[in-house]
Amino acid sequence: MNRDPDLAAAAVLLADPARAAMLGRLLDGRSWTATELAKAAGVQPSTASAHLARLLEPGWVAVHPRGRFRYYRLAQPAVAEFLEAFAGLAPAAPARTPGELRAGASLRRCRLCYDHLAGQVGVALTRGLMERGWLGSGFHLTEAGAAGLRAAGLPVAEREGRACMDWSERRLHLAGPLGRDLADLCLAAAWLQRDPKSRALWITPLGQERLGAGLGLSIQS
Amino acid sequence: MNRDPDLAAAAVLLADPARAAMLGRLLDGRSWTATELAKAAGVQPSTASAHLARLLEPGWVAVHPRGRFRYYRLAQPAVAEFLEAFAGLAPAAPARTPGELRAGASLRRCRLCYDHLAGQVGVALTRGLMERGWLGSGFHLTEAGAAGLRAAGLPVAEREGRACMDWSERRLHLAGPLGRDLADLCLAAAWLQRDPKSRALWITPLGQERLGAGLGLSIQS
DNA sequence: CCCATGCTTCGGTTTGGAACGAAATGAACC
DNA sequence: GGTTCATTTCGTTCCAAACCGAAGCATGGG
Repeated sequence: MNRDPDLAAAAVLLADPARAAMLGRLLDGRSWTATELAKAAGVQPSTASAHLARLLEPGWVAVHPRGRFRYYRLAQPAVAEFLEAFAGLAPAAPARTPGELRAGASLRRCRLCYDHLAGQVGVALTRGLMERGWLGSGFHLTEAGAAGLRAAGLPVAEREGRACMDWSERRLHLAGPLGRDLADLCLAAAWLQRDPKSRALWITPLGQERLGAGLGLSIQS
Repeated sequence: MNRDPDLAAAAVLLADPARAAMLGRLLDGRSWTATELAKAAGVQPSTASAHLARLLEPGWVAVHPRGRFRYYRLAQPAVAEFLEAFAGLAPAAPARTPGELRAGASLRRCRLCYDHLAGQVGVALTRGLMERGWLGSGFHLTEAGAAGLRAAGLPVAEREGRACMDWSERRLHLAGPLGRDLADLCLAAAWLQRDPKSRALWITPLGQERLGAGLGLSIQS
């Protein structure tokens, strides 16, 4: 009679605007202090503390104390991927100001989904890798793919990937260890650059050239 | 600052036990009357009516009146797939009675995810099709796949499929028009049989033989 | 050693919404 | 036409939980 997992219990955690805002802030994979998250959610630190405790209990977020700061982060990539997937069903953005519109557009173009690339760029990259036969149907890197990426300037250490659903594109894209490696390398090589205020990523001129040359991605800036 | 879609607004709909129970009941793709859903949720019809109105407004469910009955169903496959994906993050089943345990086990083995197969059988079927090269990496049926399925007794009309995430197996499985066709054919041919009380599916002896012979699935009953 | 800072715990207030029952609506059946 | 049944609307009650401010622990710096 009952379905197996308790949907409602999990949804309650997301159903509060303050908690949702804090989770959204954590979605870039970084760690944040409780006060920063309180500010992001627009509530007092004491309120935020209660929310974080609730997220901590079922293991959605993890905390590591560093001195008098307590840094919170998403506990597992699965949480981030789930939140991304959830966003796909959520009602369309009620973007009001031009600034919000711009922010939404850049998120849709390229962003971090916890630790790997998502948005148009993430999906295009995944498709490019598949079309070249570099990525197998199980989202693992083929021999040719490992060689090809090395030649393109992305010497990934991991071969194993997973699929992750993109809310803006409604397409699968590359996640897992391989996806994380790829994103790390793109950031380290300054092909992509983080927006310090959000989890959006900007494509540098260098990145535009290299991604186009090595992987055949044509990305209008 | 804000992430694009309003996560909290959508999650609120799921966050109520009664609404979650009704959605769970609708997850088998069938239509149910308001009273049946009220009973499934353990609330009075008047309460259920209010909940259904809330689910109706953003288009999660649809209603078609038939005489004095009003049949509710999930409005789109996307809602069902989203709920299935959500279940993957929800806390593990608090199964109490042996009956609940059995029910959970049969759901994990084989069930309808709105209109296509999920659970161990759904995942195994998808993997089997992929290993034979019948299913391309984009989850579309290849020429060989169309011929092979016809030979196996499953003359699907659709070729286009999509990936859907399975909460119990944490693997992708086949959805979309092709997935629906496949499930319909298996049910029509009495290879699989619906549990009238839930969305679990039972593998008939005939189905066990044919799925094994035609598709190489070895499924312990 | 004392103070500033980050964070949590505690008490008290407030409110959104989930619940029910009663009554209204509308279709179907006799 | 009256009765029955499915469903919705309305009015009311009630509780969970979200919030804040004050107080209590920490840690780190001066």
